[in-house]
Amino acid sequence: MALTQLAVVSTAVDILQQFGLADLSMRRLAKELDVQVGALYWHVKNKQELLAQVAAKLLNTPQLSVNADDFSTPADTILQLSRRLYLALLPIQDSPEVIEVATAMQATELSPVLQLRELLEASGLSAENARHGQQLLLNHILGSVAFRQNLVQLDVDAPLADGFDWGLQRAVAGLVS
Amino acid sequence: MALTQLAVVSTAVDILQQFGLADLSMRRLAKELDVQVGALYWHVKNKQELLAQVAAKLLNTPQLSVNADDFSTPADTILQLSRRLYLALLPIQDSPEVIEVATAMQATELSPVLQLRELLEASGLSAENARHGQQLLLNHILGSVAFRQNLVQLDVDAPLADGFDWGLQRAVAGLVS
DNA sequence: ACCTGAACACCGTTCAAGT
DNA sequence: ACCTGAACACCGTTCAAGT
Repeated sequence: MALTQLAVVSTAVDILQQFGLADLSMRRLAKELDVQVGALYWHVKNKQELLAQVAAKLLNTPQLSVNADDFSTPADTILQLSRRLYLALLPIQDSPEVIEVATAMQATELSPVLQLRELLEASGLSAENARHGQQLLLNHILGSVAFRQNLVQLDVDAPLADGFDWGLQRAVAGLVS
Repeated sequence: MALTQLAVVSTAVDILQQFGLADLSMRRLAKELDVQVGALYWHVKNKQELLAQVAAKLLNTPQLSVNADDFSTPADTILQLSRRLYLALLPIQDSPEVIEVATAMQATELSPVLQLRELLEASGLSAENARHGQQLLLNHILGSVAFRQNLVQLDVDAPLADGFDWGLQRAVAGLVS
């Protein structure tokens, strides 16, 4: 396999899924690709940019989009998209950190996050308030995933009712009403 | 100054405030205290525990508590406490990460976070739902602080209306109503 | 009891030099 | 154009040995 940017990012995703962010080092990545560390820097600018591309690969998938026509109300569509995001990120170790790096750099577009804002605007919010609502929902999704993943790490047996969905419903109720 | 646990934690807080989490390494901390790295491990178990104590020192201050009697409604009291937390954490570089470590270990009690739950319960929520509401608000506070701090880092001039307060109001409205 | 010295096993990033 | 080899300046943690 030729060492391309795609190969670097894909292997990074693999390491993240299997071992978590702590094991996703440039050196470990190089080893996995049978290449010297410096070689990676020909294909990615630095680790931050790599993580942003990893985040994009995780989120920019058709699995993570909703069709507004499939739901009765805009609020329902927002709920469904939020739940899909939560459930998609939950099994990926340290995914919240990775997504935060990507949104912080705003170098890459994360389409489900964009869709969240569009749905809020479609439900009657101003462009500005839709942005703020997007922030509230994203904060809750990422924060809840991080909290849940920390519980697993501490061997606390995770209850099904982890409060994400209840909080989500109250937040959406507060946003569109 | 004798090397005590208090001295170690206090110096850690200083480094965090002045230079951020990236500079708060055990080695840097040892240098600041004119001591070898290994000496620190006599006073703190590891870096995680140190960060938890740093978080406690940051949050367990009388500045960050509210008197419910000072406000007309429970919702107002919750809003005020949330705003105080946000404003207190904002000037401290990378404070959300530090608080997250502390809450993840749940080794130390962070009193403003506890008070948030108490206020939610006082406003009529069940014990369980108060916990979930606490989670929603904490997610929004920490997420908004992290987002704002990332903007500063990228030299984007921060607008006064950063959306924290609007999102907070909608969340609280959704929670207690 | 408390600290030093030194090691172990790592990091991200850069860059001359090779092909 | 793409990669190697090697360096630079760091990490957290442990532990025999000193006082």
